[in-house]
Amino acid sequence: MNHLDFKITDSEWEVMRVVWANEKITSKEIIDVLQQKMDWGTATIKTFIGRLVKKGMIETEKHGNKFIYSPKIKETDLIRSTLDDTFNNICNRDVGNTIVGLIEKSILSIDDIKNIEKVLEMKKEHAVDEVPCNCSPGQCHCQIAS
Amino acid sequence: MNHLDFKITDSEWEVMRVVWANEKITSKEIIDVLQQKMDWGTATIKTFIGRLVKKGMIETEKHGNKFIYSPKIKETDLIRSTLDDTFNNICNRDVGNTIVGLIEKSILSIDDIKNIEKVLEMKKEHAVDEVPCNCSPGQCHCQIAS
DNA sequence: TAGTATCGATTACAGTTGTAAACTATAGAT
DNA sequence: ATCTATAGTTTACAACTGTAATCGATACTA
Repeated sequence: MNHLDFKITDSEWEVMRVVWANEKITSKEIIDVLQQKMDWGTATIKTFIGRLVKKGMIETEKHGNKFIYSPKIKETDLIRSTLDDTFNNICNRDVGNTIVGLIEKSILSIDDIKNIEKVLEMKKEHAVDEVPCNCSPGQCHCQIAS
Repeated sequence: MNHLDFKITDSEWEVMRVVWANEKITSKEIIDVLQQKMDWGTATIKTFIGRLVKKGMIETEKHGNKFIYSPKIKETDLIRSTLDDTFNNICNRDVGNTIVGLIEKSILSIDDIKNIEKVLEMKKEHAVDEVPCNCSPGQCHCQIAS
C-alpha cells in the first residue's frame, strides 16, 4: 500500500504536537512544554524525541552541541493517516452514521458547518443509493455477494 | 477518566469484527473466516481470541469442551472510543476541517448525506463564531489565552 | 475402548512502548 | 585550563504485541 503509513504512539503524538506548534524548537523547550502537561521525567521525553527522530517524524539540524528539531511530516497527514486506519476497520455502510456521531459531539463554528455543507453538496453528485459493503466475508452482518 | 476506555490492537480488531458479525460463534468459525483474509496461523488466532477474552472484550459460554464466543462490547462503542482518542490529539479548531476531509473521501448514500445535513441543522443552533482552542500551551499554533 | 482430532491453555520469543537512569561529549563559566 | 551543566546516546527493564509451537484434556471414530 501507500508508503505514507505513519504510525506513532500516543506519547509520541504529544511530542509531535509541540514540534508542529513551533516548527523549530530545542529539546529543552519541548521538555518544558510537556512537563506542564504530562507527568513525565526529562529522560522519558528525551527517549520519545530520539524515537521520533529514528522513525523519521522529525528532523534535526545541528547547532553547536545541540539540535534544532523540526517536523518532517505534516500534522494533517498524520491525522489523515490515523483516521484512515480506524475507518479501515469500519464497514463502508457505517461510515455515514459514524460521521453523524462525530459531528454531534463536536464543537463547530458557523464556518465549519458551511464548509461541511459545501462538501456535502459536492458529494451529492456522486452519492449512491446504497453504499456497498466492503467487508471480507464473515466480518460484517450486511454481507453482500461481491 | 471514563472507565469505557477500550483499547485493542489492529489484529484484535480483525477478530472482533468476526465476533460482532456473528454474535455467537466458535473459535473454529472465527479461524476459518480470518484465514481467508489474513495470513495468520491457527495458533496465532487462538492467541488473539484468548487475549480478547482476558481483556473482557468477548465472553464465553462453555459448550462441552468448546466455547461459544460472543461480544461483550458494542462495535459502535469501540469505534466511538477509538475516534475519540484520535480527536483528543487534534485542536478543536481543526475538527471541522478534519470532518470535511473525512467526508470528501467517503462513499456516502443519499440518506447518509441527508442525515448529516440534519445533524448539521441541529448544530447550527449552538454553532459558535469561533471555536476556542483547547490545546495545552505550547502544543498548538492557535494559542489563545484561556 | 483405544486412537486420533480438536480445543483451549501454557510457554516462547523478538519487537515496540512506557518509563527512566547512566554515560559521554561538549559549551559555557571561573 | 578546569569545572560544571546540559544535550544527546546508550542501556535497562517490564508490559504489550505479533507470531506461533507445544501440551493437556476432551470428544469423536473405528
